[in-house]
Amino acid sequence: MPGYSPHDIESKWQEYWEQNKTFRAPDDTSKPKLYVLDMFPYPSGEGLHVGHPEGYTATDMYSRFQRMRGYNVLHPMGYDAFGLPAEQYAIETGTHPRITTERNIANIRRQIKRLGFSYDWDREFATTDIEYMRWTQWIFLVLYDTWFDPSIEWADPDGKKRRGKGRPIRELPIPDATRAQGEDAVRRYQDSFRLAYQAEAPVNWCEALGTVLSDEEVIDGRSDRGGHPVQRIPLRQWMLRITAYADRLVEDLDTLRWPDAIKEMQRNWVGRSEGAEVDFYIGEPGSLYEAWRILRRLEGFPAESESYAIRVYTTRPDTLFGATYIVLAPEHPLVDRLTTEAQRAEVESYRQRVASMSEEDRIAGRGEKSGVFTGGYAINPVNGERIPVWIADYVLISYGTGAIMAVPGHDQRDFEFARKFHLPIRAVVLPPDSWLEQMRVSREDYAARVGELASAFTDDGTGIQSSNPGVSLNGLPTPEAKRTINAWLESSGLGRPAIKYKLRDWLFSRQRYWGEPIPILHEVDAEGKPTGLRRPVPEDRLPVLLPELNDFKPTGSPEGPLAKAAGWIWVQEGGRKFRRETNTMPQWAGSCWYYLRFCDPRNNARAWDSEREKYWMPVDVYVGGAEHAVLHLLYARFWHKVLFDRGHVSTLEPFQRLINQGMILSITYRTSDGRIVPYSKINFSEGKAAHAETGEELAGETEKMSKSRGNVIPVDLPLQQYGADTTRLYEMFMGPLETTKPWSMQGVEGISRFLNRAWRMIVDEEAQGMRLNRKVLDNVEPTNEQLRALHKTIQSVTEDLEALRFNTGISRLMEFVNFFTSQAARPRSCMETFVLLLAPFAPHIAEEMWQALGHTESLAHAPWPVSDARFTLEEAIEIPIQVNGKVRSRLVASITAGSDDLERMALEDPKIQRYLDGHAVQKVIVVPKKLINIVVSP
RNA sequence: GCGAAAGUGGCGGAACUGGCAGACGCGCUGGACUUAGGAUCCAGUCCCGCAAGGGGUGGGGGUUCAACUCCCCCCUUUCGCACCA
Repeated sequence: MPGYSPHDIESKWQEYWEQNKTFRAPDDTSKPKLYVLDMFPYPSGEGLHVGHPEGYTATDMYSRFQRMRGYNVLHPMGYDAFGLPAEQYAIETGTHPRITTERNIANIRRQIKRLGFSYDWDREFATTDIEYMRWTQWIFLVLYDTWFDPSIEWADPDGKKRRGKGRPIRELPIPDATRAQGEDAVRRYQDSFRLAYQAEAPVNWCEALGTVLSDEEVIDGRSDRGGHPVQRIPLRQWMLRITAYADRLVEDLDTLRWPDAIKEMQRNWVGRSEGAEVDFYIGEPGSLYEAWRILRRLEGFPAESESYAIRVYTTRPDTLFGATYIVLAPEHPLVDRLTTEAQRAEVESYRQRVASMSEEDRIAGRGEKSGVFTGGYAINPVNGERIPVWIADYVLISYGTGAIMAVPGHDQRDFEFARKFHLPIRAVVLPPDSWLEQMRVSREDYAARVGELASAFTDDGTGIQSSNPGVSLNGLPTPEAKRTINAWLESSGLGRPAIKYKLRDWLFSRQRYWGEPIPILHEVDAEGKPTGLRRPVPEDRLPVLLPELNDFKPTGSPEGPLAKAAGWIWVQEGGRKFRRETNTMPQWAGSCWYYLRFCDPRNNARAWDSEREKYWMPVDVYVGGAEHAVLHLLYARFWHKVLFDRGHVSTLEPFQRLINQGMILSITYRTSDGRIVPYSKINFSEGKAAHAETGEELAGETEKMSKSRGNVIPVDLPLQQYGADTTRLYEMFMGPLETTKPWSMQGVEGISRFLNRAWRMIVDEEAQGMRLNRKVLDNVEPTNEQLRALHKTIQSVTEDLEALRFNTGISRLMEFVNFFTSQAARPRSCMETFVLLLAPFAPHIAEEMWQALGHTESLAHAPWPVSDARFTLEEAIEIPIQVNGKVRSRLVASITAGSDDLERMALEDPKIQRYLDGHAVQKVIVVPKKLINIVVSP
């Protein structure tokens, strides 16, 4: 065999694995399972760059390692193939998205296969597969068939008591009054409770994309994909009631082994807050108001406020005495009623201005407060004071009740607003002295000067100027004041504790072609007009296929391009005529449950078999980019919980352990005048980069890979130059999996050298045929030193693989090779063990050397080496001796040496004696096997 | 502004629960082999200093016999959120 030839070896073994189905994961429940999953890639037309396979490399190494340790490893791969790019391409070129998608999948599959990943290719699928889409639609119907019962109690699989669960819609109690109105009324009632429902809501409409987007897909008022401007317009849309699951989505995070940052981001996104709802009577103090108060005291706080009261939400009910005005969102339904004739023109023009503003303008105008007085007043229920009602765009209709009580003394936004419009500012919480000092105001002056300070005090303090005949918060610390006022509000029927979320329901319909059709039929009357009643497509009629179209352009209307398929949209069923839903699902739909389908991907009768789901789930290790921290991971968890509630899955959470791989950066080289120089025009030598044409030395900067920077390194580049094993090793050697790190083509070179050295350590590269290196010997016993090196390597590589510390694992293997290449006699047993240790990292070269060592079977399922502590312990070790914390000498001692012996030896050490001369030894610290520190007087 | 993470040689990075800072790799320097070397092998490589020695993990302070590691203050970078009442 000549030298190490990666390309021959790699294609040989990739073929072998494929033919022998080496990595098929049998549904063999007698073995312990491990489910190792990569986040679903979207097959883009660009192909993969070196950053993409980082996570795949990690999961592959881990899977191969665990397979050798006896686990039945489920390690699948598939494609999230619906989505906008293929459709945009279709609009531009007329090529059907299915064609583009298939072409892109073929390319990404080729690249992934070239890296030698150990996927079970028998389980591969794409979300666009008709058989897969069928079950995506089925899950939509499960959501459609489910309502959330907030009060039901149940015990989770760990025996923990829970409240609130999704239940079949037929179990929804129907009020008698509704039932009396007949069948249609009952259906409408049910529709209003379903987890998948239609509602008229202000949505993010993106003109350029011709579709609406979810809140999660809008960033700074522009679309996540493409950066097009987004407007808020009211539209009738499909929504998923994710808010019903808000508490469980937050609570269950505690049970997951996920990065804290991601958990925190999910918590923030759900944005749970605790506070109170309070009603403010609209009108004048007087007998009507008094009558209302009495009624409220008798009947309590109603589920919805009367039309003559404003309901606000606040997290600081303890500051109610400081509420000096009310602000409604401009869209609030009570604005019309409250506006006086004198103010009407101004109010209307303000409302129109706000309505016509794009999301982006709204964000840009933030900071500078704007608003208009309605002319109307309401009464502060704690002190009977008549306070003005304003409208302002800093109050959002979509959060809380769309109305706030403004406490300018203790809320920064209200403070700025009050200052601008000269509204009264009242202190009701006394800040701690440290804050007062900072503001240069005394405790006594605070209440009088609160309006002149630089900012409002918004933290916890002590109640002041807060009492009425029924309740006093004076002197109470904020948490206690909250409890006290809440109790008073409840007993007087004026308010109640409430919990709100930033999370909104998930806007689920898209006006696009390349997505799963929503499997719903709309009833129409004789004239073909929708009646507002809907029917799900029966399960046995799924999937609803996409109609063939020649023109994929968005219609610019809420109907979407599917409305153009005249032959498709009308359906006759049981003598009645229906119109198909013409919206499609968002791209997230397919990736919400693919991990479940991988458990049983070829099932034609069900989405998955329960037994298989029970065996394989949950996903034990899930690796992917942090960009999915909120979107995909929150949506998938939501679906999973609904499926759990409906008895379709056995676990509360889908992904037990989550790891975010760090981004791989690249180096961008620029000339002194800032022009980018592509890699093809750079000479790398003497550690420097020089322009190939001008010879100018180029400055390199580490930056994100992007086409515009010309620094994208396609994965095919290192694959062609060095092969898969080197590429895989370098992907992991750069640094810890989770951190951001730059790719260096010079670094790859070093890895290639390592594999060559490993090869020569075992294989005779001079020989014609495949022969072992002559220094590899059968009939010698390893020396103690060799055994120690071997077992230390086994130990640390095993630990590193368990902890997914691939970079240090590779370092240990390098140390092994460095050591054994200096050994003239290399016992064959040591070489065999090394090959097994190398196998998860660089499987092709390992298989080839395994074969050279005389094995006829693949090592993919060979047992993983076990280290023996007898060999890793050294009999004698070197221990540093410090004097006052500085290393001054070393001694060699037996590991069994006791503290007293070590202390004596250290003090007798001639070098140490020099340092002790003239100083008194105060203390000697001996850490056996580690170090000795002698503390002396100065 | 709020929240989170991170700052270690020329570079990527090691250092498990406080115990020899810089493993491993890149780059660089010198040497060997060679017709040749962008192959391979050997030696060296944190900084200052000929040396003895001294200094050193973003900066400042602290705890400790001992701090990259723990505590306080500050600086910088990256990421996320951003009028959420």
